[in-house]
Amino acid sequence: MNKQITARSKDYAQWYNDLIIKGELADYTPVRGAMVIRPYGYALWENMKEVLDKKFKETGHQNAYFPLLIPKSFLNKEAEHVEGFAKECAVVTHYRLKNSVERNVLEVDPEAKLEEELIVRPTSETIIWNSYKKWIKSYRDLPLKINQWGNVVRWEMRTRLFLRTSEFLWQEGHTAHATSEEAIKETQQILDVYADFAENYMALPVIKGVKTASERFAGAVNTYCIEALMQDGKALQAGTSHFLGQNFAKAFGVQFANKENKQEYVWASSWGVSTRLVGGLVMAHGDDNGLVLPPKIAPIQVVIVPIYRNEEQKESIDKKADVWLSELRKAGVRAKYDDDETTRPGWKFAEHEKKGVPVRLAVGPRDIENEQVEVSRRDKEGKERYPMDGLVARVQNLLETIQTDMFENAKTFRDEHITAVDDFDTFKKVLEKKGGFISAHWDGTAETEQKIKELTKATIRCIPLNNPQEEGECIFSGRPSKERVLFARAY
RNA sequence: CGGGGUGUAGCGUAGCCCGGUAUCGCGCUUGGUUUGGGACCAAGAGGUCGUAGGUUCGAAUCCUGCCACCCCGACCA
Repeated sequence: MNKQITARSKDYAQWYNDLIIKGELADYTPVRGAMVIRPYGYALWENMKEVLDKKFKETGHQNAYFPLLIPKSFLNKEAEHVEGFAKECAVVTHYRLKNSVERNVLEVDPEAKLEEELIVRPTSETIIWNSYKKWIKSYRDLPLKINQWGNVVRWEMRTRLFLRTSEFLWQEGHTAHATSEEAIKETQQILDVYADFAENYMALPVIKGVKTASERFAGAVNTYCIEALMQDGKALQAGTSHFLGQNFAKAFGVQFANKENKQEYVWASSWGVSTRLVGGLVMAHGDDNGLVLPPKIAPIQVVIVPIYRNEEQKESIDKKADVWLSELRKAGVRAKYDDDETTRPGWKFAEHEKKGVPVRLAVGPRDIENEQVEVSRRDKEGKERYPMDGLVARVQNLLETIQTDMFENAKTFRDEHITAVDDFDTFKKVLEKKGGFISAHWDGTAETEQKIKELTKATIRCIPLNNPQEEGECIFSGRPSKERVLFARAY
């Protein structure tokens, strides 16, 4: 039924890279760990952005833009934050190059050394809180809810297309509130936005939860996350939303006068999703023929491929296609008529499969004669024929069906890969043979978490929200525990 | 940063062990026939063999250094 036959049996990393490169989402670059997002990949990202941006605005956020370069001293203001990011920052030390005449090379001008080095933002908390200090004086200035679309640079040791590139695109929201409750509510609201987006647009089932202390964002009091499962059984953190407490407010001295005219530190949240989501999409849905994109965010939702032997036939197909195309577009469907005369139908079929186009309509002389169209959906094998009459409505319907089927399919896989385990031997076996999430008791200590990580490479992905409380013994230490947490190997 | 691997035409590769001036496929160009699952025939174009040096009459091949990329680990969205 499903085309996902050997996707996980092959070399997974190779399969993943092939999908991205042959699917024309991205390319490698001469810069270590960076990537070029190609037009098709960028169109996909733009569709994702558009949906998220609308949701942010609906929930009262505004967009703004802050600088790429941050004075080094800013990073230093929040102790844990430095700790977390210092190891992976690109640093600007000079502002000029000069042409060395004698050696005929362009070199850094030693005369142009910056007094204070600048770092290329790995995240923007510090530069944003520097502004918030100026903007927030009174409770009337709160809440302040700002989102930024931009790029950040993290000099990761090991990179992987989309999942961990040294430069990536993302959105980062930064909010300030008068009360702790309100900031926490904001943090949770955004988590819901992320989960809704992942499940209903990307067809990617996620588990909402909170991170353990050791997996928490550097500088956060609490980190909420959505965790997804990939086809090779590894987990992917798909988005995070942090409750920052008053940490950044204190570090940057952001106080406001409350209604009683007393000075208080503001409460904060920050949250983000990145182009990593594209990687998650590829790994969660792709098969051996290429990408499989969910209709709601696919750059091309429907492609029409003409099949003809002569000009006369082509013209009659053109006529039909023009009508469908305008009807589809009127109905809000992103449709393409692939009438490229330099490639043949079989080529086009394969091409659009690689690119994950959800629905393909093929029309040839036989179809014209029978008043029907050959329809094939990317997420399932096989072809059907639809009558030309009422075609657009049926195609729209099919797109919705594909969207929900893709989600259900991924959810079934995910649910089958959550295994409750009560002893460490089984834990290791399940991890090795089956993969996926393991639901197990944990004694709540960082030491145990660390030991398990060292022994198995599995980390605690999250403590699910609304987790049922249940007495038990820690899988590793045997100490008492009152709830299960989710372990997995992760990207 | 540690371990492994790979660099040969736009892409994928053979040749390397055992030294004699580079193979094949895809793509590209031109012409023709084709077009319901990556067409076929014919003719063509395209190369500082990653880079620097060494050995040699002669190096893609042997030796040394360097660089880049991929994979695995540590780190992370």
